[in-house]
Amino acid sequence: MIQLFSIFNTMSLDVGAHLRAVRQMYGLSQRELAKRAGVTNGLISLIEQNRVSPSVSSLKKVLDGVPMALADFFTLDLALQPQVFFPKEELAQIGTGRVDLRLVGSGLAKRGMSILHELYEPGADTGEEMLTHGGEEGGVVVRGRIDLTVGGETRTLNAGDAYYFRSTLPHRFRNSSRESCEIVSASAPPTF
Amino acid sequence: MIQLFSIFNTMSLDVGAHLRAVRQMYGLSQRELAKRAGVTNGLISLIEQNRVSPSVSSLKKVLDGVPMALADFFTLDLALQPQVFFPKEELAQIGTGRVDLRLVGSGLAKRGMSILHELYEPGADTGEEMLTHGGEEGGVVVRGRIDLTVGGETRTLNAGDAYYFRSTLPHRFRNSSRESCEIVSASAPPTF
DNA sequence: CGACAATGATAAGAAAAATTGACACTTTCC
DNA sequence: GGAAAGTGTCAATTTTTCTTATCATTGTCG
Repeated sequence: MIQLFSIFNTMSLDVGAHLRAVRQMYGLSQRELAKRAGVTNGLISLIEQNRVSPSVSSLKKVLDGVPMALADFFTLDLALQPQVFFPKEELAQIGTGRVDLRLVGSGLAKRGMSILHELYEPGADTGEEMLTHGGEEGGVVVRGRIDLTVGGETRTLNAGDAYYFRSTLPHRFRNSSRESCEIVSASAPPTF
Repeated sequence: MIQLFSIFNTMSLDVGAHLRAVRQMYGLSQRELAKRAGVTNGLISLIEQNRVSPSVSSLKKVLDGVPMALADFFTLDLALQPQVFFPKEELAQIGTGRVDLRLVGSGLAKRGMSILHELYEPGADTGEEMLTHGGEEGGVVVRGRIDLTVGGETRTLNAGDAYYFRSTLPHRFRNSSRESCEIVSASAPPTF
């Protein structure tokens, strides 16, 4: 009796789709993974189509080729995969006034750093009171010109110039030019 | 070809022993679990002996009978199972002087309360300065007699008597009798 | 274009898992 | 004691998984 395996047999765990997702996540072809795992590509094809329910030992062998532990395989929630690509519209706008700050990945649960896309309009200024906070930060001027003061020393950075300093040092960004200035920066640990 | 399944095929995951442990943890017989899971007892026997490596769908069915999720099954670390039985010798001695305190489960990672086996020698006294700490505590006098002062009121408790109060109330234990007194107490959140 | 390599899918047979229906053993209960 | 119902195991059979070998499709390179 030929019977197609209902996806719902495994109740809310689609092993096939799951394996396929994992495999593609690692950029492997069925054959490539098969070779590493010591199984045949056919098996992987069948598993991914949910036409068989692999034995635990088979699944183990396959995952060893990735490599990935069984526990991780069953624990991994594909829906919870951290987002990788962030369309412009999805960047969280956190700036005020003439300084426009857009945070990359504001929705991520845990971030090791804050990456910002910053836009300083002509005259924009982070304020005479210097900024100080923990960690380190750095960035690159993408467009325009900016006056950056760090620890008493001021420099004018042009497009292509970059900076990196410990955030405990008092610092200030000011756009004294007549065109807007665009910067991409990062700070760790995350400020926002 | 008859071949016994090496436990090491599944590399550090002994599915059979694991299933058996889970089943016994829930107090189920092979047949009982089989009936709930909609499989045969034979299968469970074979799986537990590692004479077959169950298909994921089979294992899923079996675990549904427990019930337990696949992810939990593979994640569960049997070694980390909290200890249930504590031989007398394993109780941590934390008392001083004439008061002997022995803590149940001092090795447990997380405890919701402290359970103590207390022994007050004749004349033993927790001190004139009243004890105060957070949470609640209670206990039963198992042997002997003890004078317990709580919130200004003093009572003499004999074997079989018990107490329960909020630990914020100042309290004091004193054994004014000529025989030692034995108490089993509990406090939550754990003091020790 | 045409040869070539790589991809995923598939039918049929080999191998392993799962069921059936026993068996031996222990516990419970009258 | 002895029936009755419980336990886990096991050989034989059925069912499913897995391999082998092939196919169709796609993309690459000369």
